[in-house]
Amino acid sequence: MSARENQELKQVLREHELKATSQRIALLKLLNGAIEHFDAEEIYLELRKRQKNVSRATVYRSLEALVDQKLVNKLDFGDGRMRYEQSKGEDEHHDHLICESCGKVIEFFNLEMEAQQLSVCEEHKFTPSTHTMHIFGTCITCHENETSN
Amino acid sequence: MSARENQELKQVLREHELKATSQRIALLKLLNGAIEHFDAEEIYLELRKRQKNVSRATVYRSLEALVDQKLVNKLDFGDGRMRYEQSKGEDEHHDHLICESCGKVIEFFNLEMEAQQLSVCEEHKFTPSTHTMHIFGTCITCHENETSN
DNA sequence: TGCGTAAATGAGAACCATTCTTATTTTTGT
DNA sequence: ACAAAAATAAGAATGGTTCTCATTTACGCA
Repeated sequence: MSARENQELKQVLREHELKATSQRIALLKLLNGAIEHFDAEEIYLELRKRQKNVSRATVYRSLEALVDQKLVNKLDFGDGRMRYEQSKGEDEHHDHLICESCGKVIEFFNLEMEAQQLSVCEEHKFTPSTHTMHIFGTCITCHENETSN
Repeated sequence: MSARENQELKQVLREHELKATSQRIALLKLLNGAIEHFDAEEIYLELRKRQKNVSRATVYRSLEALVDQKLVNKLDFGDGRMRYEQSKGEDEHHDHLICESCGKVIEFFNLEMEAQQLSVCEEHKFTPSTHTMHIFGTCITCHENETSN
């Protein structure tokens, strides 16, 4: 199963004009299907744990290359380090709810909100390229715990 | 005119349980009425230019105190340094359009968008505290320059 | 299938915004 | 004006990220 996945990821990298190094394949494999949003250090440690000898510099450089190719999204939750998530394609844009208690990240998409954004841009004669919408607060689990005390 | 402004700012600081040091007053005076969104280094340099002997550490600590008291807003445009703007009160919340060419920041407020955010939170049983909505792109001036070439 | 070249990597130094440390100075209530 | 508590200055330390350069790897081509 791993052999096939490797071949597929190799193909994906080549289609994006990226050399298919073992480090990049391992990185994509890690992000592939992961629900979590990892930071660079977590990725570095996880790859090492998996017997993959990789350097921090390569983690950063590979992530940058993958982000450029839109295979990976780079997220800024404002706490001083970037998070990375597998990109599912441009048509799968979403925004984030971020729990300030447990760090959980919930993805959401709201068409009306996207429409309002375009309308705001039009008003200001602004040509949008990307946007970030992060709502910070408390998820249901943490909220119950905090209010029950 | 400066004497009166000084007295007023002193009063504002005291009302927020902050000691009225000359550094904090100078900082507030700088932000007061400024359209721009300064980063800490710009504030540090500008205060020095104005004959105010202030240290970087104090700029950061004062800004933190002012942000805690909601006299100043701290903005994260995702480029590795924070920006600060005078806060006009909780009722004056706004979001930002950020020009990737010239760095200009345009403030906006859209009621419908805020409503959609609440609706998203409800859907996910999420209790919001704050949010950030930044739209990156090109302002009209830069857009005209770029497309005319 | 092996070679050469351009690109990627590893290890750690460098960078840069921010925070911390400690001795000194300032503010403020009395 | 005085003492105690808080704030400041200067620079060291921190932490995430980027850079440097010597070594290794990928891959088009013979």
